[in-house]
Amino acid sequence: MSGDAILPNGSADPSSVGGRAKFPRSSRLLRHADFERVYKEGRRHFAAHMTVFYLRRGDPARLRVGFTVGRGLGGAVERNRMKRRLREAVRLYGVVVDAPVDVVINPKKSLLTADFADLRKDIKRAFEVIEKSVGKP
RNA sequence: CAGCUGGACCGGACGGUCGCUCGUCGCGAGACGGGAGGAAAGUCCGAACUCCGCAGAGCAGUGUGCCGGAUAACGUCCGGGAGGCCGGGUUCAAGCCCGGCCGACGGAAAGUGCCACAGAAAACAUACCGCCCCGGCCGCAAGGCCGAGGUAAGGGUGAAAAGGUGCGGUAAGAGCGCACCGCCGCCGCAGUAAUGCAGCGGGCAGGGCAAACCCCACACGGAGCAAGACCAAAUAGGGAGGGAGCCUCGGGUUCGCUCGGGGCAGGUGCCGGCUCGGCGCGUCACAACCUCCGGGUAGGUCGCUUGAGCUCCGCAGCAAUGCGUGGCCCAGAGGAAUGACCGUCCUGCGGUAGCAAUACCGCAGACAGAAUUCGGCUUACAGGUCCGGCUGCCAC
RNA sequence: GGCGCGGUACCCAAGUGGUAAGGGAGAGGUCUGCAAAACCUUUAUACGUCGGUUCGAUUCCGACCCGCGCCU
Repeated sequence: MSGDAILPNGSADPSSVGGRAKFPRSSRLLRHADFERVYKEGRRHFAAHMTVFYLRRGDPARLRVGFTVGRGLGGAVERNRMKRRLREAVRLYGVVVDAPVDVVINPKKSLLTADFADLRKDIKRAFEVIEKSVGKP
């Protein structure tokens, strides 16, 4: 447990520089075709509670993140919870990667019961890896 | 008070910081407000709505099936009645009475089919063992054997074998006779009806299965919001027109045109500001190319949430429910919002301290997530509240 | 979200209101120097779960559970 995880009364995390971390719809990956392209042409990064696919894109210089939670991972309640926890973790990390990258995160079943701080560390590490491998082509 | 059981309901509360989504306001930054369930689930029924189909009727098919009511409708709900199970009381017994629970329950004297095994016999009933009588033979006798009959009480088989109980009766028996119960027919009374009750007559017709085919009555067109409507890129393809002249003679004509002969003109696309030039095509026809039109994919918009709506009170009704007045607006996403973290409290369990009330610490708080919308059914569900029934214990 | 199919042994798979085929695999044997192939013999185990109808249900009816497909 590093000290920078969560402060007692829920104030902003150091990693989310600049105050309020948001995660609007424009930063989300929503189109079926986009998902397909990332799966087909993208690279992969494996973490404890998830698998991350990512692909450098052309023109619009924005990071976009999408989530896929399949039927095998549980009922609607559990799948919704996984998606919400992931979204919250990505939001709190802050969408600071500047490269035009599409990212798709596939959770594993352990994500449901994992500690939220661990989850945030997984996300942080994954985005660092992405930045390193894609940031300077 | 405890256990079992039937029904109704709640299913954590309040607050803080950050975020998501919809609405309203605002030029904008943003502000304010709304934001999962009783099952949102399974998709098992019924509707609304939309498109397609359709003269009418019938057949086929599917579903429903005691009676009455409720409802937009239903396979749902409410009330009632046959029937079944359990407990208690009563009777010699069958049975009857009381209470509780269950309750897919039309027709088997319209027809067809199926009832394995066992059993003598399983559906125009039969007679294996047995019981009884008569005749003959044997035997001192008890009785035995053979033959002709009577019988459906008893045994045995089976899920099921020509009503049940009791008394009488008989050679033995049998509705053979009687009483009660059951059954069939007729009639009466009560009830809207299912049905119940009473009377009279008949000793008694008759197996089961229709969640087998079927018959009868009633209902039903098919698909589903990924329905459907509108806008509409790129690419490919479709249609129409231009490209694709003028004059004259003759023939045909539905008077729009068309066919044939002769003469004249030299066109058009791209490159380019224009000319020259180059390249391609064309000169009577399926050209290149240009313009327009329609279908339609990706994508977008609508459908999309005010509705057989919720609720207070009053009235009608046993009830389901209906009527009236007033009040309320209560999620609308679309790779799919309703979340993350924290604090205080609540409930349960465990531990520590304490005689105890209690205090502190730790853990836990179910089933489950709207997807066009309603009415039901079914299934899942920690814990808790209220009302009723039965049993046991204690107190009065 | 809506609609439609199917669950029979370890696997494939027929079937019907009373007894559940068959094949492969497995086991044992023959053959062989040893195996494979071939041939012979063979055991045990199964009707997804729970109710209902029926004397009797894998079969008929209903409700659940699981798997698959189509519409985009």
